[in-house]
This record gives sequence, structure tokens and C-alpha cells, in this order.
Amino acid sequence: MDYDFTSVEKKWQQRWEDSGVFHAVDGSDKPKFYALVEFPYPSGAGMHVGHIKAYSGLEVISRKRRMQGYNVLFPIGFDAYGLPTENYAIKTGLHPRVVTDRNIEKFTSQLKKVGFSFDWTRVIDTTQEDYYKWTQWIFLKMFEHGLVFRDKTLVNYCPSCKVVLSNEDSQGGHCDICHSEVVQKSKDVWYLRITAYADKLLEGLETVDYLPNVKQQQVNWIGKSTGAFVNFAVAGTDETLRIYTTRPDTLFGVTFMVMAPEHPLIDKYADKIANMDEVRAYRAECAKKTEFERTQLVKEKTGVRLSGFSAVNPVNGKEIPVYISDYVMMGYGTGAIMAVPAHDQRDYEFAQKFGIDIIEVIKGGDISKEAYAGDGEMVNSDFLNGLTDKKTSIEKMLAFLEEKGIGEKGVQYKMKDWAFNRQRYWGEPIPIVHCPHCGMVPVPYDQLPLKLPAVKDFQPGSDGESPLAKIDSFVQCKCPKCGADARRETDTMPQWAGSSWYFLRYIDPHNDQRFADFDKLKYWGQVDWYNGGMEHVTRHMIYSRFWHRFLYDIGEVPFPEPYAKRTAQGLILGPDGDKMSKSKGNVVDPNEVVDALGADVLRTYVLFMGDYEKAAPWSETSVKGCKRFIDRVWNLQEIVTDGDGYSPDLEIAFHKTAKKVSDDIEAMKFNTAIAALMTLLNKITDKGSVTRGELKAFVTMLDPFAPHVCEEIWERIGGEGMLADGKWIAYDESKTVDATIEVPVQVCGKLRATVTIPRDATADEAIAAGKAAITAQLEGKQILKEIYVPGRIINIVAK
RNA sequence: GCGCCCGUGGCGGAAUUGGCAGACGCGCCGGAUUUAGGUUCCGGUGAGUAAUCGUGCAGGUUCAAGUCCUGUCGGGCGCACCA
Repeated sequence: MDYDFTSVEKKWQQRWEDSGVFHAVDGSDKPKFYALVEFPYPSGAGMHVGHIKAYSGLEVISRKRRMQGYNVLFPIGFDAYGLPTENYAIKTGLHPRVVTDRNIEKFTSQLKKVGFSFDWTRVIDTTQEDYYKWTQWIFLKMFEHGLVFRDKTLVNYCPSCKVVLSNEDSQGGHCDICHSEVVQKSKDVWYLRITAYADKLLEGLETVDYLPNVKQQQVNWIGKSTGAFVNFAVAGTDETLRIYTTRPDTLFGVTFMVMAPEHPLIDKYADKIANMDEVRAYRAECAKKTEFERTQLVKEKTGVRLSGFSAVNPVNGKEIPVYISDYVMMGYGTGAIMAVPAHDQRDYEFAQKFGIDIIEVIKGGDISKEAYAGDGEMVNSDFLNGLTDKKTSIEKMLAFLEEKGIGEKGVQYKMKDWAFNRQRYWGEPIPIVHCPHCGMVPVPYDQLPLKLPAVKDFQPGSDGESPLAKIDSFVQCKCPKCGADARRETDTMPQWAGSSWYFLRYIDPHNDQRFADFDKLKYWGQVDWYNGGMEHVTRHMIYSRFWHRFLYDIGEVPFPEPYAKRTAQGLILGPDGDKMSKSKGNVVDPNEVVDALGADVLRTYVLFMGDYEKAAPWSETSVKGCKRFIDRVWNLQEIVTDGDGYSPDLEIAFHKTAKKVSDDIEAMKFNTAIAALMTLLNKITDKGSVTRGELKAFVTMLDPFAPHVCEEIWERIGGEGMLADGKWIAYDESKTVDATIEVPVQVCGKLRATVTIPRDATADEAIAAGKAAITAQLEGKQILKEIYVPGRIINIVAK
């Protein structure tokens, strides 16, 4: 009997939809479980097998949870604002709205074809007015609380996309969207003051269950460091040159200072600096370099000494030279450093090149060769001399600095404020009005959403202006405060805006009074389990934790951290082992797999192919193994016999498998859970018959992975109701172990025999049995040690 | 440079965390069914004639090491002149 998966899968997808079994119930008495997967960007290319793997993990867990009696919220939506759609619109002349709707429709039908158990009544689309109204609302709340500010600064700018990028979007000096080289440009930028939340984001990590490397990456990204600010006097003026250092204990080793080329003090004292021409030339040279070149192409230190401008070391009164160099960044610390060439490799290289003194203050290295960054006894350091503990030295120096009023303890973060505007059409309009009298005025809350106007021309302006700037009817408005003629902000929000709070909207997606009802937020609470890609750990994850924490602080949500648990799936690589990409032609289309082999096979294979958290290459031949597996399960119907219980010779195997599958699913070890089911199937087919009760148990366990075939078999053998809201398998712990076990017997760690002994044999009994099996090997030898690890191994050490 | 992770058959990967290395699947070999191919079913499959040897390499700890320690080589990810 051939398995007609196409019609069976269609049939059950329809039944699930008609019955509403996957609808989450607000306020149900059952325990709640909120499973979240990263909603897709609906690109024109359609779904990728990577999406399937990303969703299948929590899909399996959600199906299991429902069967365990939970009220499960497993939603899906579309993160639909973004540049690819806009670029496509520019190319084809189709409106982004049309393109987006078409792509969402395509994604929806593909997702349904795989049989995911999403609650389709809660779908969200970040580009719909009733959604982005609340994105704008949250933005205005932040504005109200002083977390939004505007600054004219050098920004990362992508000349190809004609758009300003955040640091997160221009990692490595390349545009995250088109991979062009990013340049620095001076622009008006809207910032969200995420740095104000740095400590909260750091502390919050202690209360959540994220994968250790996810946590580590966020900690590194926030990049908290503790040290000191120290004020150096500028010789001959009242000016102070303020620096940040993590090693105030090395202050006696400071022999020069370095400022970033853009440091404002340089302009202030331009007439005092004798070689200003040289300085200007150096600055021009630096400005030409991109951030990427400045940081990546570390070759030789360059710089210019400021003549007529020197500083005084506050701990010993020595006058020291001041340089400018591009190895010091304006964006970190104070934009100036104290240089300790003996104990910092960069300062060392600079000192060597410019012939500056190198004074050792920590013993232990050879400073004639290189800087020594290790610990050791303090020397040449006055009151610190003789100390060997770094912590003590730092504390002593800090006390000294504070007493003299020349410095204090300080904290710095690598994380920078979030550049929040884009000069683009397809995004949420920033709901701010520029009034000549009142300045920046927020659009009143009752006028939200500030709708994105329909336009025909999505081309950005030549100087990087938003397409919205060309629409007079949008731009020209009255100031909400004073009524004067005013101009609307024409930039839109970045793609990350809509995804920064979407998990809250799923809880109450149709609410038109609030972003989500407070009682419903209380009922559903934190996302219990969030799964997604590692690439979102430092952007989306940080952003959304920030937004959520802000909403908590102003009393709008009842819990501070949005996600209780976070896991990540590994990539699916192309059959050639490379990352899948269109240009390499190694992309696997999930649609084709569903059509050729069925959704159950696709679902099973993406979880069986390897460790869920690791990357694994797609294999056209391996996927057939899963097809065979599903077909063999289908064929069990041919050998089914009457009987509700387990047959004696399979009972232990069923209990064992039930335990293993239950446990492995929780640990996301889907590959071994499926392997255990395959092993059990092999045992059944070896035996040649299966009772109805056994088959029911089997399809119950397999259901989260391959629900269509399982539902069909369940129905055909007279199972009650649907497995989708059936009951998860129970097992008896005492029946997961055999009464007798086979134990290997080693002599001096080498395997010599195996013996079958009762599971509860004592050590003496086991060893006796073991020795009996290896009498030949023990002949004429003296036994030194006898080891029995219960249930594991017998090892006799003899000489 | 700093931080994290990983090196196991022809391939993807297992190994209850120190206890029979190679589960499960793919591939391959042989057999059955088939006119043949495909499908399906059965048997075999780390290397070696064997004793034995085998988890990137070299040491170490241990009765026992894929697992722990030291060093080294190779690969991946993240951050990066961060003061």
C-alpha cells in the first residue's frame, strides 16, 4: 500500500485549520507555554530550508507541550519593512505594499504546506497601520522619557543603499544589506539612548536562561569596562585633557599622551599649536580612511606631535608631549589616552617609532623587546612601589586621584547609542514635527498612526534624502503645539524597530486600544522559549530587550526581561558544505522537497541531519533515509494486530524509547530522538507484528516530528480524536531498564569478555561473575584491584 | 590580538559526561524479488591475515581518556588599535 503523502498532508492541514486546535486561548486554566521563533522577512525568494529548521525545533516542542496539556502560544508573523523590498520596488516599479503582500502570501502558503502548528489567528505584519501605530507609540514614549535625541555626527553611510547604518549594520566596514564598503559621512542622526540601559541589559542576563555563548556575546557587545578618568593639565593653560584608563596603577609610566585626530581641544587651541598645518594634513588623511581601514589595516602607527601643546602628568608633575594619532578613537572613552609604552603594545609601537621614553613600572617583562602586560611588582611608582597585587595598586591610585581631585573611578561601554533613522521609504515614519518655534514636537498620541503616504517614486534623493521629503503634502504640516507652519520628519525607522516588540503584540494582536492588554500580558508573561539564529544575538536580541525593559520601567509591561530562555539553531549548508547562496547555486528549495517527498520527510530530515545547534550540510541522498523511515512507519499498518497493551518482548523497548524521546526533545537533541524511534521501528519489524496499542504509542511519539502520517495512521487504527490535541506518551521509569544487563569485563582496561548479570547485582556478585568469565587471562596473575561500576563495567587489575 | 566553540569510519553524525568508540541514517558490498533499471526485503560494512591498532598531533593524570590536564597543529564564530 503506497503512502499518498500529498493528499494525506493536505487533508490534515485542512482539519487542523478547521478545528482550530492550534489556537492559543487567552486566560485558559491550563498552564501556559509561549514558544517564539524569529518571524521571517518575507523576501521575494520565498522560504529557505533554513527557515524550516529554525521553526521545526520549537514546532516539535510546541506539539509535545500541547499533548502534555499546556495552553500553547506558538505564533508567526512577518517582519516586512526593509530594503530588499524597497530596492525590488525601485527596480520593477511595483509598490512595496504590493510586493510585500505578495511575498507574505507566498510565505504563508509555504509555511502551511509544511504543517507548522502556528496560531494563524494571531499573524502580524509589521507594515500594517494597526501594528506600526504601536511601534510609533513606543518611540514617542521613549521620546517623552528622554531616550531619543538628535545629533549631527559622522555616521556609517552606505553609498550604494544611500542610507545611514548603525554600527551593528556595518560590522566589518561593510553594509549588512548590499555588502558595499561603508563610508563616514556627517549627518543629522536620530539616536535611541540604549547606552542608558547598558547596565540593566547586563544585569538582566543573570536572570535568564540563554545559551552560554549567546550570553557571552551580549556581554562582549555591551563591553563594560571599569577604570578611571584622569585629568591631565595642559601646560600653560587652565585646560584639562581628560582621559579614560583601565590601568590607573601605571600612571607613573605615562610618557606621552595621544588624542583622536577629531578631538575638539585641537580646534580650541589651534592658534597655540605651532604645526597646525601638519595637523590639518594628518586629519584630512584620516578622514579619507574608512572606519574599516582605520581599524582593520593595522600596519604602522602614524601620528603628529602637537608642538606648543603639552600636558603634565598629575602624579609626578612631569611635562609630557601630546600627539594625535588615528589609533585613538573619538567614539570610545574621552577620545584621548595616557600612553604607557612599557605596558601597552600599541603605545609601545608608537613610542618606538617616535623615539619616546619607555619607563617600566611593573616588573616581569623585558621592555627592551616588547610591552609587558602581565602582573608583577610595581617599580618607579613612588607610593605604589613594592606592591604586587594589581587590584591593590589600582585601589591605592584611585584613592590618591580622588583625594587630589585629579581623577575618579569610571565605567565605559563599547556599546554605542543606536542610530535610529533611515533615509528610506519602506519603514515606519518617525512621528516628529520640526517646528521653527517649538523645535522637535511629537505627533500627539491620538493622531497615531502617522501613516506612510502612498507614493510612486521610491528613489532616494541624490544627497541621501528620504523619498518622503519629495512629498509636500506629507512634509508640510502645522505644529501640534503652536499651530505654526512646520515640517514633518521625513526619515523612517530602521528595520529593527518593528521586531523590537513583536512578541508582545502576539499576545493581543487585534487590540486597538493598547499595544497589548495588560492582563493578557500578565497571563502569557515571558516568552518561555525563544529560538533563532546566532546572527541576531547582538542586534535584534539587544534591541528588543532594551525596548522591553524600557516598557517595564514605565509600567507598561509586567515583567522586565522578555525572553526566559534562548536557544539557537545551526545553519543548513549547501550539499557542497558551503553556506547556501543564490550565486553559488547550492540553495535547496523546501517546496521541492515537500512536493517530492512530503512535509513529514522534510521536517524529520532537518532535525535528523545533525546536532540542532550546529551547521550541517544538506544531503540529497540522506534525506531519502527519512523518506524510507516514514514509509516504513506507514507500512506498520500491514502487520498491526489486536491488543491495546505492549507485547512482553517490546515493553521495555517502548518505555525506554518514550523516555529517550521525551528527554531528548527537551534538550533539543532531535537527531537522537529520531534515531531512537528508528531503532524501535527496526525492533518492531524484526519481530514482524505490532499491536494496535504499540502502534498508537509509536505514532504519538513520532507525531511532533511527522504529524501528518501519524494523524492518518492514528485515525485508521481507530484512535480517538486527533493527535494534535491528544495525550503525550507516559512511561514507567522502572520499565525503562532491563532485568539483566550485559556488562563488559576488562583486564587492566582491555576488553576480555562480557557477562550477563542481574541489573541489581552487588559488586561482589558482579566481580565474581566477571572473574569467572576471564579465568584464562587471570591464570598465574596476582589480582591488585577489582572495580565494578554498577551497570557499566567490570575491570580487574592484575599482574 | 582577545573571547567562545569544534577536529571521531567513505559521508552526516552517536557516545547516559571518565566506563564495550562508531548508535541512527547515508553510501558501499553480497543475496532475494524484478525482463532490466528503480523500489522493497534480508545479510555484511573502522583498519589489519592475525595478535592487535584505532577519536588531528605530542605528552601527562587514571584501574580506565573521544571525554580531564599541558603543549601543538588545523577549522569555525564573535569582537577588535576599546585605552
